[in-house]
Amino acid sequence: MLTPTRKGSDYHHGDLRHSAISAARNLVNKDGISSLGIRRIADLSGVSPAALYRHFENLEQLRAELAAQVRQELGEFMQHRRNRIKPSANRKRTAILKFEALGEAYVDFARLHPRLFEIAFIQSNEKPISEFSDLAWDLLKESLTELTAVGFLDRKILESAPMIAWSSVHGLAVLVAQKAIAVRDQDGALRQILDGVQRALSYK
Amino acid sequence: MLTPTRKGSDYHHGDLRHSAISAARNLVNKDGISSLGIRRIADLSGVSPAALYRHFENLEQLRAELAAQVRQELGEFMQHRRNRIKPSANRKRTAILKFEALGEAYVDFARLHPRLFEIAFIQSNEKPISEFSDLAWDLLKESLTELTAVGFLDRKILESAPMIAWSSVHGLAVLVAQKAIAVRDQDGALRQILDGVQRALSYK
DNA sequence: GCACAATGTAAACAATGTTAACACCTACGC
DNA sequence: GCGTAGGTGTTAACATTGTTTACATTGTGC
Repeated sequence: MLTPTRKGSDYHHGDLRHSAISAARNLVNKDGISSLGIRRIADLSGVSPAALYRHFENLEQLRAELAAQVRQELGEFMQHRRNRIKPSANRKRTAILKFEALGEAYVDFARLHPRLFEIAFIQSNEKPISEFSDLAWDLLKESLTELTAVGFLDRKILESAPMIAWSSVHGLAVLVAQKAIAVRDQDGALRQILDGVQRALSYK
Repeated sequence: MLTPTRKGSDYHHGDLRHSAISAARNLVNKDGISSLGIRRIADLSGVSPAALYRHFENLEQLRAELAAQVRQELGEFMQHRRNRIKPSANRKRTAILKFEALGEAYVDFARLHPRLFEIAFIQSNEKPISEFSDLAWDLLKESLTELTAVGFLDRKILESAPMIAWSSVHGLAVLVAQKAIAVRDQDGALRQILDGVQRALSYK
């Protein structure tokens, strides 16, 4: 975070924009959202507070950009986990495993980076999650579509399915990030929730 | 919120503690959590900022007490909704309706009072929800126990059941409070989530 | 009726986000 | 090459926060 690719004098930082967001990430990750301040970010970036206003409208916008970056990270984390599932002859089984890998990754991210997870889903703009968390949402939709294709999921409710699945797992992830659930209970809870989602979305 | 039961002079407020929390409630309810400030609360209570420190350690503690009060309100709201379910000859059906009434009330509260719902579940103390939201948690446990008694719910997973149910509905409620789900989708989503929870907890 | 505890006020403090006026550096037109 | 314009930094101020300290007022128990 300390001045990457700087040339010549050190009056100009070189890449303050990225450095600032990176510093913000470290701050939140270590000490929580309330520790996020313009002056602290400026210090960590080796720059005066006012300099940040050349790159961000205000603190809120900086926070929002950090949140967007974290949501992207979350999506990539989920993608990576899903890609570890090896395709087998049993296409239905494979599809289910991939779906579950996404859910597990979602909750794992909340457990591994609770503060980042929290900041990622603070929003004041009232946007639907489908737009709010692009990558993760697309991965989920893709997975549910695949489940439909292999005949596991009821085609009639495919449209509403992502919202159901997201809500159910999101609730657990939020509580995990808040450490409101004992670690030893988390795995079992997730498994039952994923089970419930699948049953709710299956043919009856 | 303006000075209840005041007698004689007006140097002493009379019931500043309650007045302050009531003012805080109004502030959050109208303009969101970020509008919650010592000075604003003092103004609304007709008192100087420093006076509040006779009744609260700091702003954070005041906020925490407001949050606790809102969680209590939520619990009473759920209780009231559940009590509207008339017992019928079909005990199993009645138990299911009561369970669903609790879930509906939870999400309705989040829809009706989004800002209050949000502040209610901000916690830094890492307490499990079972202690964090006493009344609502007890109602849920009671409902699930009843479902077990009528033979609908698998007794083997009764212990973990409340956490599953809470998580699933909580996720939806959080997103509803954030207005991240279109209103027209909320009812259907809730119904499917409750359906999934019941299936996950039933005998297989 | 008097002392003491409870509860209020006013004024200061440090720390915050933000802005305005100024300084420096880089890059591009001539 | 040179100079100038624009991008990027600094310093100093500002208003607004939460909080504390010293003092004022009121209610209460002996």
